[in-house]
Order: sequence, then C-alpha cells, then structure tokens
Amino acid sequence: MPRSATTSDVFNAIAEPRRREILDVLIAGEKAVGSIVDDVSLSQPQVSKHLRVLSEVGLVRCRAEGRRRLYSLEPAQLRPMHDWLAKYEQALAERLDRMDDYLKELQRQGDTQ
Amino acid sequence: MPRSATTSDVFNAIAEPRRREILDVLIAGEKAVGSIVDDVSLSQPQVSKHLRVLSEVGLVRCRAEGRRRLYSLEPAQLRPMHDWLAKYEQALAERLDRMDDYLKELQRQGDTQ
DNA sequence: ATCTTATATTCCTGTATCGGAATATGTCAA
DNA sequence: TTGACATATTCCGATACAGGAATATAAGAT
Repeated sequence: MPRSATTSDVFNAIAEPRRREILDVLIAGEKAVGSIVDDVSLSQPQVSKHLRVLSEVGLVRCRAEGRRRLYSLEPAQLRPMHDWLAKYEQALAERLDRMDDYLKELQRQGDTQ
Repeated sequence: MPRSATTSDVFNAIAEPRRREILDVLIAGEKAVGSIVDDVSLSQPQVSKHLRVLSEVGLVRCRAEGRRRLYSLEPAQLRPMHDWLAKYEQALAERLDRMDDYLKELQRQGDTQ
C-alpha cells in the first residue's frame, strides 16, 4: 500500500511545501493563477496542479472572471488540523502543570525540613 | 522529483494517519512499543517503522528500560505547525472583521436613507 | 547455553506523486 | 477567422514510501 493520496485529507494536502507556499501567498487575498506563478517559483502547470489538489480538499475556492481564474483561501477547512493540534497543546499544558506541581511539592518539602 | 520525504519535516511526518494515531495514543503518556501495538491495529514492525519516522522529526523521544523501549511525546516539536496555522486563523479573523465592518457599513447606510 | 520475549531492520512490490514538456481548452481582441 | 493570452490537462520518468514477511538484535528467564 502506497502513501495516502495527497487529496485524502488536509494533512496530506499541506504536507507539500509548495502547496503551503501557495496558501501563504493567498493570505493576502484572492489572486489569479498568473499572479501566484509570479510569487512562487513554479511553472504555471505546476501551480495549476497544486491548486487542483488544494481545491479538492476545500482549502481554496475558485471564481472565474473572464479568462482568468481567481483563487481564494477557505481557511475554515483548516479546522481539522487546528482541532488535532489543540489536543497536544492541552496535553503539553497538563504536562507542564504536573511538572509545576512537582516542583512546588519539592519546594514545599524543602521548606518544612 | 518524488514527494517530500516523510522525515523532511513535521508536516510530512504527520500526514500519515497511522502516525497521527500513534501520537494520539501517546497523549496518555509514555508507552512501550508493545502497548502501542495493542492500541492501534498495526503490526509490530509497522509501529516500529512509524516510530522511527516520528523520532527522526523529533516528535517522540525514546528511553530504554530493560528490553523494552518507552516512547513519549515531544509536543514542542509541533510548534512549526502551530505557528503556520496561526497565520491563517489571524487571516480568517481579519477577513471576518472586514466582513463585519462591511455589514455595519451597509446597516449604517440603510439607517441614513 | 538455551529459550522466550521485545523491538528493530531488511527485502520486496505496487502505487501515487512531483516536475517537465507538450498540448488542450477557453476567452478576449482585431 | 485568426491570433494572443490565461489556465488546465495529459503523458512521461524517477523516486520514496507503506505494508507484509522474514530476519536480526538484544535482554530476561530457566
């Protein structure tokens, strides 16, 4: 069995650095494909292909204006990543809390002796 | 040129669902390989291989105890993801703010007419 | 020493992918 | 209609990977 498809979920879609770069460029707002090509150092076909992947996982939206296609972010789709990450931040925080408790306990014992 | 190596960065390492599953299991705390194998439905060699990848990107740490190897989370390494995500949450928030301003402007115009 | 337990590594194969080049599609202009 | 411009798609080749099976390493236990 090979690697998960790049379009299988948001995690796989953004694993590719070039696609993260494209998303970064779109933070500024809606952009045409040609404009994206100017910003990142990739050929136009490559940019179109990456945009296709991003589109399939819902991370970007596309709107036609004449012969140009304007792409924009759909940051709500990053929610699964955010939620997944949140679990670890909580775990990390709890671990730090326990460490803090432990240090306080050590200190308390030190005070009473 | 093929896909980025799974060990090239945290993004690629956690693209694999099985590796996320393993990390999820480790939230509860340090665990031996055999314990992880019991929790996820993967063979022991597969778990060891995935742990190797996670270890190479620094997401887990390993400690030997007798013939067992105890793995634990290193959630600080998720920071790059967190920082990358934060940009989009900010972008999303600003977009919502602009939307809010726009709606208020519409409402104001409605009031004065 | 031998056997069992715990984990890691190697070999194998099918498959999805990235980038390049070429080409197709579609839209505006004259 | 013909041509220029903007974007998408297809074909290609090389590469890395996930899982299975088998094996290697290493540490108790008897």
